[in-house]
Amino acid sequence: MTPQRQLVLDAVRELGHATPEQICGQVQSSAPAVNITTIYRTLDLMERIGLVRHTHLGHGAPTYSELEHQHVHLVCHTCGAVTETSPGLLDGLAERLRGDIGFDLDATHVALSGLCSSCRDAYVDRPAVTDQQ
Amino acid sequence: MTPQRQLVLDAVRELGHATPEQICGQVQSSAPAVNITTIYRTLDLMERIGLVRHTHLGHGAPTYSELEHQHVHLVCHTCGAVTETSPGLLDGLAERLRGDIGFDLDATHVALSGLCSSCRDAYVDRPAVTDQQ
DNA sequence: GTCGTTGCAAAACGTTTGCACACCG
DNA sequence: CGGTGTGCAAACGTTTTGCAACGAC
Repeated sequence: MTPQRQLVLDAVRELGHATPEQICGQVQSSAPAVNITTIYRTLDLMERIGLVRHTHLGHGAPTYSELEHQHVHLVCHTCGAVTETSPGLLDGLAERLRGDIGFDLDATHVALSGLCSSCRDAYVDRPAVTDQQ
Repeated sequence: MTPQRQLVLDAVRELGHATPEQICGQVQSSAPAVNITTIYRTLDLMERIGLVRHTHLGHGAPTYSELEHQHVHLVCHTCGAVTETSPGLLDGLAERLRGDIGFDLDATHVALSGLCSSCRDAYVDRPAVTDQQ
C-alpha cells in the first residue's frame, strides 16, 4: 500500500460516490503531483481485490465507492437526479432471473433509469428536452 | 425527412441493436459521403421525437433500436454476453417503485448486470479477469 | 434571403498505453 | 540488480462543437 493508493482509498471513502476525475481532485488537494493515470490504475487494482466497486449511473464517467456501499440507484432520464434505494427491492427479480435463466443479478452495478416524481409531474405534455443518459 | 435521415432510420431497423458507428457503416455502404456527425445528430433528433431509443449495454457506445424494440437486457460482468428477456419481469418492481417513491421505471433503457450461467459455472475459485462493464 | 441540414475539422471527454525514471527489496 | 509503482505524454474511442457551404422554400 503506497501513499498514493492510501490517498485514493481515503478519497473514495470520503466522497462516497465519485468519478475518477473527482477522486483525482480530492487526492490532489493533499498531494498535487499525483497523476490521474495513477487514480485509474489504483481504482482498477482495488476493484480487482475487492476494496471498491464502480457503478454506472448512465451518462459519462462511472462512480466509485466502497464495496460495502450497496445501493440500487435510480437515475432520472430527464433531470439526471440520482436516488438510492434498497437492494432488497430487487430480490424477487434476482431470484426469478436465477431460476429462469441462471443469471446471477448484481443489482447495484448499474443504475435503473426512468422518470423521477418531480419530472413526471412537470412532464404534462411537455416533451423531454434533455436526456442525460 | 432528408435522404440521410431515412437511411439512418432504415439502418436502425435493419440492424436491430447498433452503435452509432455501426449505423454509420451501414449508411455509408449505400451513401459513402454521409458523415458520422450526421448519424449522431439524426439519432438524437429521432430519439427526441420518439422514433428510436438507445440502450446502455454497459461498456462503450450505446446501441440504438426502434422504439418498439422493448427488451430488458442482461449483460454478463465477465464475458460481456448480452441476453434479452421480457420487460414483464420487472413489472412488479416498477409498480413498487412507482408506489413507494413515485419513480417511473423505464426497464429497457439500461442493461442489468450480473453473471451469466456459463460464467457462474466457470467461476469456481477463479476470480474474474475481465470486467467489461 | 433565410432557415434548416450537412460535411469537415477540431475539440472535448473519459480512459488507456508506452516509456523512462525512481524507489524498495 | 530486478521488479513494482509512478508521472508524463501521447494515443485512443466516442461524442460534441464551430463553421462554412449547400439546398429548399
